[in-house]
Amino acid sequence: MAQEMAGRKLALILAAGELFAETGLDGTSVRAIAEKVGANIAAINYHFGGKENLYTEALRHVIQECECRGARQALEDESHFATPERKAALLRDLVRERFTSYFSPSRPQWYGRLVIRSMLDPTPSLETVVKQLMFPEHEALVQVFQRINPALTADAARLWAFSLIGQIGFYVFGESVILMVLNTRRYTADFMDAAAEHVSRMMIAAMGLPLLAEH
Amino acid sequence: MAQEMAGRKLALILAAGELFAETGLDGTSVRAIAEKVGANIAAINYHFGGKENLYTEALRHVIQECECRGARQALEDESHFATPERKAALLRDLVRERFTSYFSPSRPQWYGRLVIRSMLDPTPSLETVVKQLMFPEHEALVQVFQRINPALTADAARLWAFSLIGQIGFYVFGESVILMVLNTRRYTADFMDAAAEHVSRMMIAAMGLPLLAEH
DNA sequence: GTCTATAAACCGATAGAC
DNA sequence: GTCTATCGGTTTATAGAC
Repeated sequence: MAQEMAGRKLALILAAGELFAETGLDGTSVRAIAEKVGANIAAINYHFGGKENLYTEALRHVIQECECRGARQALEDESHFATPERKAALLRDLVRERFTSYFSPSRPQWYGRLVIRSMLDPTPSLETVVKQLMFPEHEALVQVFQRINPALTADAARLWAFSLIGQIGFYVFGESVILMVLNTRRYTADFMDAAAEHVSRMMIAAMGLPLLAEH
Repeated sequence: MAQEMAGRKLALILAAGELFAETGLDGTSVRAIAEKVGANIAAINYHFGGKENLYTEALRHVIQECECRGARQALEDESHFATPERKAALLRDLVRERFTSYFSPSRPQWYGRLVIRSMLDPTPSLETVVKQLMFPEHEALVQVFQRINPALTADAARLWAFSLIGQIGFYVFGESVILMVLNTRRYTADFMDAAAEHVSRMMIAAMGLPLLAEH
């Protein structure tokens, strides 16, 4: 965990993560990382044993920070699936959780970009990170969709999970183009709220669940 | 257009595009590109004047090849919006068009990756390509959603367009992780058909349109 | 643990012969 | 138009002093 990590090491991980997210693994030099925290080039190799290992540590940090526990918690409480209204509220909350996990103003904006990049350029370490951290989360989400609609096969429920994740991912990787279309300089909180509401409303309606009044 | 392009130049563009899609602009050396087509390193600078220009040409080529005209064509024929059934069929066809545009087996698999990468790492040239080629397509899609549901504001219709594009984009950038979850080596045609059908069914249902029998 | 200095390799771009 | 050779700059990683 981050708590027992030395301050210098964590500072390197955060600086590296931001630069890796911005310009990629190949586009980021260890010199730039060291310079960003006022450290030495050799310190990176001393602490992490190389650029690639530092990249892995940064990715692991981000995925741990962005962990969404909502689906797993929901599966432990039957009452979430008692009525169509409860199911709709659960779906809305799961969508909101994922949006805030990557777009909350209190959260570094580069977290999402690093995750997208790790999928686009999978390093050998991605497999470990995915299986340890992303897999359980994803499987819980699939099971939630099956509990919401028991007629769904596991494969069909997986496509619902992909739809949810994909729509959020678009606002990460497509940011530059979306901002050009919107003719804005950066995402506003209002826009992201509207996007999250659109996604949850769409999935609730497509699931045949009732739209919530307090939406 | 590609027709009047010299064979050697086009070969360089295609080889460069594939490598850029695979390992990114920074991760691809002009040496590797030249080697892939049996050409010389200097030829790239002679024909394109630098690595970045070649990248722009490759991106332009892909976006032209992947152009989806369905939305613009639909707007020219009122009958597509005559009945809820016609609207649903139109929505299904637009989803299918975009899926086949990037996932048809007859199409290079790297096209989508290059598009995603261009959004994630916007070069100065992206703005030109986006405004010339992607903008009209996107605006037509937004108008189609407004014609399908006249109650939608332009902003709301835009979110529907983002949902459509985002879900397709996920199967591009998330391929490595999706294949790990599915425990497969590559996408099958059946899986992509199921994914496209899921997306179109979900959006049709969420729009309050009737599901089609021949789906 | 942190630094300097440097090794060894690679990069993009270009000059100039053909 | 295509080639070889090379320049000047950058990269990661490391050896060794402190």
